[in-house]
Amino acid sequence: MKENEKKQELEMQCACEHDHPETVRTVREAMPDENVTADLSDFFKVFGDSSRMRILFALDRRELCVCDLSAALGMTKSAVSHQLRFLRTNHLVTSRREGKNIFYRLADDHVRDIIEIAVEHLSEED
Amino acid sequence: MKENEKKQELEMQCACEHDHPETVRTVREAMPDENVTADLSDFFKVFGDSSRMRILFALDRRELCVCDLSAALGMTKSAVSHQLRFLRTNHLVTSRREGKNIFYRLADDHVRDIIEIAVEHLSEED
DNA sequence: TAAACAGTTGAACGGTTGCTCAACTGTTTG
DNA sequence: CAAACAGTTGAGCAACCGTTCAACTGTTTA
Repeated sequence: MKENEKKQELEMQCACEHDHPETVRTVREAMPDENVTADLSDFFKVFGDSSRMRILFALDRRELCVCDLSAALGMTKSAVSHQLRFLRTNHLVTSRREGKNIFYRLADDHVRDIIEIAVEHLSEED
Repeated sequence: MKENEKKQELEMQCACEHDHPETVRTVREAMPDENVTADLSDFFKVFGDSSRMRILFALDRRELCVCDLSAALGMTKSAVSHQLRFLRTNHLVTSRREGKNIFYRLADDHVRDIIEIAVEHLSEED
């Protein structure tokens, strides 16, 4: 079986010879702009790391400085700081300086809402 | 300035000399189990890729077979199949065979709910 | 003003991840 | 049964990502 080369080349233009090329067309037209899906996945990427998730849970309790976060989660201040920058640029946390400390807090309630639904989903399935 | 080595070693036990070691303790106690945060971030990891996000949007329209998905999104069937397996093991889609085709659909409404909140969040900030 | 502490940053390293490629299974059809 | 099509799978590769490390900025305090 060595004529796989031809198959591969055809695959991209496949367009499903069978019975629903119309389906492909309508789905393609209804698809949101590629920017939109990219923005969305970028947003969820922020939640897709357990360190960031733990930071968000910690901040859900109360406003915290980097040093306290670092101690509470057992991460270096550097690692925490890198992740906080990620969270900050994605508008999930805000910060304010108070003397030597910089305190972080959740930016809005969407974080809580989203995590709540996820918990619900995970408790149902499996 | 070469005495940074000592600083680094101390950092882990830091425990914030200043005024809130109590804060650290209470946050630490209130933190959910590490399995929980890991499961949650794994769940969100599924949404954190634009290919998977586009597949989810496509399936939000209607049930689709791999070949149609492949044609509609401009991905190889192999790539789609790899991602569908990811989505299947995370209980976000289910499949059923019908002759040569295998049709995929969204597993439940949590997907729609979560994406809706994300869209809301993104439209507010910035 | 120098020392100490809080936090940030960039480079570098190692693990993860998404895709491609090729070969495979399973179903239908001639 | 053989050919054709739908889909899956595992290896391999390149890009990405999270951490560490070392050096830095900024603020307070002695």
